[in-house]
Amino acid sequence: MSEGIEWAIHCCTVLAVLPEGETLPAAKLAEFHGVPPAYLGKHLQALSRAGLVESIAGRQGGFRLAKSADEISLLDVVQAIEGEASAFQCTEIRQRGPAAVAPAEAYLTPCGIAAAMARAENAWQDELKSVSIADINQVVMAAVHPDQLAAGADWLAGTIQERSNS
Amino acid sequence: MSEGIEWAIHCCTVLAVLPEGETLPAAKLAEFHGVPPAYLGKHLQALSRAGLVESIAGRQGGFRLAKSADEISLLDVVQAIEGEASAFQCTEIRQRGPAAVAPAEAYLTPCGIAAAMARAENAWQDELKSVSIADINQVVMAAVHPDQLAAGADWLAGTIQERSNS
DNA sequence: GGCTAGCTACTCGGATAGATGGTGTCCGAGTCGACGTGG
DNA sequence: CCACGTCGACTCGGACACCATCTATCCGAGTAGCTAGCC
Repeated sequence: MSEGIEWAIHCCTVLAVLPEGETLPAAKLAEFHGVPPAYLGKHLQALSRAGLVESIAGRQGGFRLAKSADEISLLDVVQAIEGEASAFQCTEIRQRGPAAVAPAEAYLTPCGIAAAMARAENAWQDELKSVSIADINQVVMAAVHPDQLAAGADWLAGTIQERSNS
Repeated sequence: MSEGIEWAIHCCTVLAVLPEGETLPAAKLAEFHGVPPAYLGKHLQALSRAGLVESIAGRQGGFRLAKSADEISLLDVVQAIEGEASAFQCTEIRQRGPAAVAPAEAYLTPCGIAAAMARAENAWQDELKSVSIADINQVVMAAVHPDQLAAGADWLAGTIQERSNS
């Protein structure tokens, strides 16, 4: 699974605690997380295309959440980055080789293997669908060391201040 | 997800209906499924290393299941091919960047995002763990067209006969 | 006839190229805010 | 003092290289069975 997913989720959690109306550019998000700015921008574009974040161009521009944090599930983010295609792709190899006889009528029922894999993937998706960015933030707030939380909040406040001053 | 997983599972279902003591070489399995023989062999080696199938060298050699078909789950096959590493790898980017302060003590609790992803992956694994090769074969037997089933059985019987004659 | 040695053919197994997708970077189009100027 | 035009700087967005992994292939090591010769 792509590493960008972790970046994208973390970015959403940061954008979620942004003051109403404020915005944060990709470069600042990259600096906060210590990742390559340009590449992170690429993933943010994917989130934008999926309608999870809004992009504001020009000076004082940047990204902000397009929906409420509790309306964005982890599955939304994952699918925005990785695409909605299922991981397991059945190529119907049962229809190939010497044992394949009746092309059309014999294969009306779906491949049992594909069905089992689909059930597993649905279970995975259901689990991700049940967790929102807001939930993640709540867990992080409760679990992380207070100093850590304060450092993040300070940096964020300082960055916003700095941008509004320029 | 690798395409070889589909091949590997199909191969296991074929090996499961092999008469006791018989064996089937990779080339025949590839012919049956209409896939490249050498590449399929590579995946069968992975199954062998994982202890799911036994490999017999030399003339009249080939592959056969190392366990009973109901003791081999889809998860076993998937992990044999893809490796046991989880799809989502947390790189702890929360510990990077300007907001990271206390390296050791602040991060005792696991990352909330990684935890959520792990729960989802566990749900996926549990689903795959609950389905065995024997289950798959049972579903396929019931769902597939009788002609198809007969064609496969005939081909298999013919191949075994051919090999024992040579 | 029975046994043994050698041989042949067939099997897996790992080492070796090629293609596809993720990773990383760059520069251009567009936009907002600030500034200076004129009314 | 206010409105407008210009400028500048900053933002996203897509187009361009690079690299790792999956895909595909080949040839060599090893083994089982057959065959021929010998006792």
